[in-house]
This record gives sequence, structure tokens and C-alpha cells, in this order.
Amino acid sequence: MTRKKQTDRVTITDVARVAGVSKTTVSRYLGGQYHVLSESTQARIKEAIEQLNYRPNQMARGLKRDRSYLIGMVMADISNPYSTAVLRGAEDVCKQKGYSILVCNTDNDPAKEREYILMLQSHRIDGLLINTTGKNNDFLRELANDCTPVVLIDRKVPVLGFDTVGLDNEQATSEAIHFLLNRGYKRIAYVSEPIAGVSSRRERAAVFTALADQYGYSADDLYEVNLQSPERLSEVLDHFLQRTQGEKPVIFAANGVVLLKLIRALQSKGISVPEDVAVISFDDTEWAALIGSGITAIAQPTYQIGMTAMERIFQRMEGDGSPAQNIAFAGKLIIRGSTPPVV
Amino acid sequence: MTRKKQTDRVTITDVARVAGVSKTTVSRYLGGQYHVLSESTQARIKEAIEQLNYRPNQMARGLKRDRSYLIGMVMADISNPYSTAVLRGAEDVCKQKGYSILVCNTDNDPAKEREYILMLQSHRIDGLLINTTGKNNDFLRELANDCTPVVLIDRKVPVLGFDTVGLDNEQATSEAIHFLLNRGYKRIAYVSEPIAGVSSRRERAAVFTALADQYGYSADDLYEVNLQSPERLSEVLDHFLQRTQGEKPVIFAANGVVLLKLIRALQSKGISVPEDVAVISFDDTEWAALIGSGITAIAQPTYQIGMTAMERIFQRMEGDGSPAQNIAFAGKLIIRGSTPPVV
DNA sequence: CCGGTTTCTGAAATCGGTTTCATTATAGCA
DNA sequence: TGCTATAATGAAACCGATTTCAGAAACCGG
Repeated sequence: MTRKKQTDRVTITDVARVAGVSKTTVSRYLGGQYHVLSESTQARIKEAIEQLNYRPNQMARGLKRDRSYLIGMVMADISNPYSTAVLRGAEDVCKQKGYSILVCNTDNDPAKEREYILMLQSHRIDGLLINTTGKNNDFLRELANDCTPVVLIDRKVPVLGFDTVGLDNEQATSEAIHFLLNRGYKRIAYVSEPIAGVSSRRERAAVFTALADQYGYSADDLYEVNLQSPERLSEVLDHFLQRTQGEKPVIFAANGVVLLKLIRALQSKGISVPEDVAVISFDDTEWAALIGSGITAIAQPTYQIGMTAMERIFQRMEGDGSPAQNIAFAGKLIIRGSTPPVV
Repeated sequence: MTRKKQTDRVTITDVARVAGVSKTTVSRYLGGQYHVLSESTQARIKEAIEQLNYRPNQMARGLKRDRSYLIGMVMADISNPYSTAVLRGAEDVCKQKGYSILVCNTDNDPAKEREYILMLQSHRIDGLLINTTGKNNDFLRELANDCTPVVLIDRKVPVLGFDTVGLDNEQATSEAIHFLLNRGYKRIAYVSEPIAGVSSRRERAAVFTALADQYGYSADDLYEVNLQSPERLSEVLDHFLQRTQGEKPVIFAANGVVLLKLIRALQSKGISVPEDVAVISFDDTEWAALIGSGITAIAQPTYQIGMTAMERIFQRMEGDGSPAQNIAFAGKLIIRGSTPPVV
């Protein structure tokens, strides 16, 4: 009897030999085609698989079936808790279907984004979730020619036939602003990361701007800040707050990362929340409740977003050819101490 | 001229045909064996690849080469920022080498951990990073028989020949406790998630216990809390704080997640930090500086941990057969307002 | 007892690459 | 000129699965 080296993996041929059947038969067993197999054959194969501790090689299987059982996930910023929350939702759906996720972090760098997508393609991923940097629109449009299903998360790409899943930015922003107005705030600043190219930022900012005239706050108080340079945020605060004419000001942070830097800047300037300035923010981070008397925030159903995005992938894989959908979930306003009623 | 269906991917055979050479020659080009190829052949292949927009199929390549160019990463809790910070370090090393990462989140569930590892094995991953649940030691030991390199992150498994990378828990814990003692604290509580099976928790707690007698605080104030049930934490606080006899108490949180729940519990009880109780914690979370006057914390070099772990994987892949290493990085104590000197 | 199903199984082709080995052409040298 | 070394290339086997197609055995009705 010949024995393989220890380093050699057990193959379907080994199983076939031990069970005394052909590779074909073993393959049918693996594929769950039990109805064409005799009971005794099934038993012998089962026995052999357990004895050898056999695990089929997905690369070989994938090559023939033209399926990798891999899903790519390209995130602009994996250290943002939003990303991992979405990942969890996506992963749970995948696991249940026997798929695994290849995670890539682009650090908001479009070059990295391109490289990663090419890399994923060469692994022949069966689906692709993208939270795009927003600076690769032409490149992404080419993806549409491939047959691989793509779902965009949070950020859309214009003109394109991709499914998208994210927050209903219009509803959420509008609800938040109406809440502030009802509480008596008349001076509202909206602080966002650079808006160009990122649809969710654009949509949120657009609502802020659109409601300004109607409700009597200034659309000029829409500030874009690059969080890499902390001075800019500091200047913005000075500019906004010094113009306060007896009116209680409120600052609206466009996401959790902005909020973090904002709180840091306020603290270093000795400005108190909510005494000197009220604060509201997108993203209900785990720590939002802990800052002072809590920061009022708009919670996103992140887990649900991840699940839904991945479910779209599978539906597309299973042949759903319907037109691209934009799926937008409502945000939920969580009221805390940072936005007290104006007296 | 025959034309393939749109859905068909370009293969090496197509490139060979267009370039007017054999598959073999194209393969050599792809493998970078330029020295055996004539200049003109190289040029024609390059041209053909670009024209066809060809991307080699990693499954086919992997099947023959017995390499998947995939690394598995199994994390106990991906929503812990520690995990994503480590992931970033690991990913950067991978990307540079042309590898991709399959990320799995076990939610501290040993059954999920087993399933994921089997799944990864069937993808024939070339390396495996595990932040283990700590409840699969027998199963993990079997992994050692496989030839695939494994590196454990943060949590070790007894008796095993795996490389490990993590924090120097002894140094870090000891440094923190000495810091507290120097500041004049004599009543120290250490609050940890359940210690059984998780080496990093055990190591940290062991130092707390070991130094107790020597420095005159009580080793009884080591509390294990299951964070699923918030009442337990509340009871622990009551128990510890009511025994305070005029001495200023300090609570030492065993990681960032514990700290989060701790702060929440203290706030809901109306206990102020640092007036009523001082606080120190493992993990310098992004928000630690923002709570009150800041929480004193032990920062871990997470990015470095991820990088180093992945580098070990590649070294093992390249044939390094040296005995298993335990690599422990020093933590850095970041002093903030939550631990003022006792007056 | 015979042709026709039905049930179960296997030989061989295939997926898209890599690798081994053989072949051709050209150069170098006596 | 003839013979060998070297450079450049290709045919075919191979990796480990799946799938097509065909064959053997058992069963069935007339």
C-alpha cells in the first residue's frame, strides 16, 4: 500500500479509493444528490470521508463550477464602526449560504480601491459590496459590464445600474432639522467631510441647504472640513460661534467621525455642550451616550443595511434581472442631553 | 472568427491566441520569467493582455500551485475596535504581497469558530490568524498538524506550537498598578470579562492578584462580569464601593468594552469620575479622551500587532521552521484626568 | 423470454492555469 | 564543416473537483 506524504492533502480520489467507488460517485455525494446513490454507497462514502477527515478543495470545485463562493467587500474606512456593523450583517447572510467574505480597506484612496477590485476579480468573486471612495466613478461604471453582481453601500455612483443600500438621508436629515427647529434652535451649522463625490454627504447637505431659506437659518453655515487638518475645524468653530447674536447655536455633525473631532475641538477650546453650544450628529456611536449628558444622534440600522445589501447580491446571483434598486432605510433620532429645548 | 459570449471570461488561451504564442509562453510571462522570453514576444503578450483586459484566474493558478493567495482571519469580536485596528495592520502587509484576507467574526462562539476554520481550510488558505474564543483548545491543537501557518493574536492556547502576537500583559498591568499606587490609591478593583480560557484576561488578572498582597490592596476585588447582564456589573459596583472606608477607590477596566459598560453603569448610578471613583482601563479607544476629563488608558500598538502577526505568517510560509515565538509588545500608559493624585 | 425503463455507477472530458520535458533554431568552437 | 551548448518556445500532463455520456444490473409488463 502506498502512503502519501503528510503534507499532501486528502483528495476526492483518496476518498473514492477508500470507499471503493469512483470519483464521480463521491462528487455526487458531496453535491447532495443522494437520490441517485444507494444507501450502502452513501454509508461507505460517509465513512471514508470521516476516516480521512476529507474537506473538498474549493479552488478545484470553483474552477469547474465557475463559482468561488467568495464575496468581495471593499470599504472606504474599516476603522469606522459603521463599516464593521455593516460587515456583521453581511457576514451573517453569507455564512448561512456557505460563502466567505474578502474584506478590503481602501482608506478612502481611489488607487487602492481600483487595485483591490482588480485583485478581487482575479479571485473570481461571486459578488461585490462597495462602500466607495467616490473618486472612481468611471472605473466603477466599467464594472457594470461584468456579470458579477455589485451592490453599493451608503454611497451611490451617478447614472449607474447598481443596486444601492443605505440610509434615507432625506428623511433622516429633515427629521433632525425639524427636531432642532421645534426645540427652538435658529442658528444651525452643518459640518461635513468633503462632499464632492460622496453621495450620502451630498444628500444630507442638500437637505440642510434646501431647508435653510424656508426655516430662516443660514445656508452659509454649511462647512466642509478635511479632518486631516484639525486647524480647519477650529477655524470653522470660531467663525460660526462668534457670529452668534444671542441665539443659541447648534452644530450638526455629518457623521460619527466628524462628531469625534468636533467634541475634541470643543473641549480643547473650553466650549461646553450643551451650555455654550448644542450638538447633534449622524451615527449613534457606542460612546455618544457617554459624552456629557449624551449626544443626540441619528442611528442607522447598520446591521440591517449589511444584511440587505448581501441579500441583494444573492438575489442577483440567482438570476433576479429587475432594474437596479435604491434601498433606503429610515434613520432613528435618539434624543439626548446635547440638544435641550431653547428657553 | 468565433466570438465568445459576453459572460465568458478571457482566459490565458485567448491571450495566447491573440499574441500568437502558446499558453506556456503566456504563463511564463505572467510568472515574471522574462529572462527566458524574447523582447518581441513579451511585447506581443503585453499588448494582447491589455487589449483583452485579461486577468488571470487565481483559482486555476492556485489549484496547480497549491496556493490560494488567501489568508484567513478569525476574530472573536469584529465590532471591537481592537479587531479592526489589527486587521488594518495585517491587511497592509498582505496587500503588499498580493494576498487577500478572508475575515470571519465568531462572536465569541466556539461553534462558529470551528465552522469558520473548516470553511477557510476548504478554501485552502495559505495562512491563518486567530483571535480565538478560547473555548476550542482541542480543536485548535489539531490545526498544528496541518502545514498551514497559524498565528494567534492576543489570546494564546496552552501547550501549543503556535506563534503568538499580542500585548505584554505583565508589563502593562504592572505598570498601570504601580502608577495607581504611586498616585496614592489603596483600594483597587479589577473588572474583567470571564477569565476562563482567555489567556490575555488571565495574564492581566494574575498580575493584579500577584501584586495585591505585596502592595496592600485586596485581591478579592477582582471581579468577573458577563457583560450580557448589566445587573451583575451594577452589583459589583455596589459591593466594591460600599466597602470604601474613606479611601479613594479606583476601578481598573480589563478592556475597552468593559470600560464602556462601566462608564454607562457609573453614570446611571450618578457616580462621578473622578470625584467619587477613579478609572483606568486597557485599550485606548478613540473616545477615552472625551469622557469627562479623559480616561487614563493603556494603549496597545494594535496596528503593529496586526503587521507583526502577518509577517510571522509569511516567514513561516517561506520556510522558517524555528520554534514558536511569543511576541509581546509593550503597552503605553496614557495619563488623563480620571486618575488624579489622591490628596 | 424479450424489449424497455429505471436505478446506480464509472470513464473521460473539462475548468484555466503551471510545469515538465522535448524541440527547434542559432551561436560558438575546434 | 560538423558538433555541442544555449536560447526560445510549445505539446501535453497535471492540479482536484464537476459533469456528460454511456453502460450494467435489476425490474417490469406482455
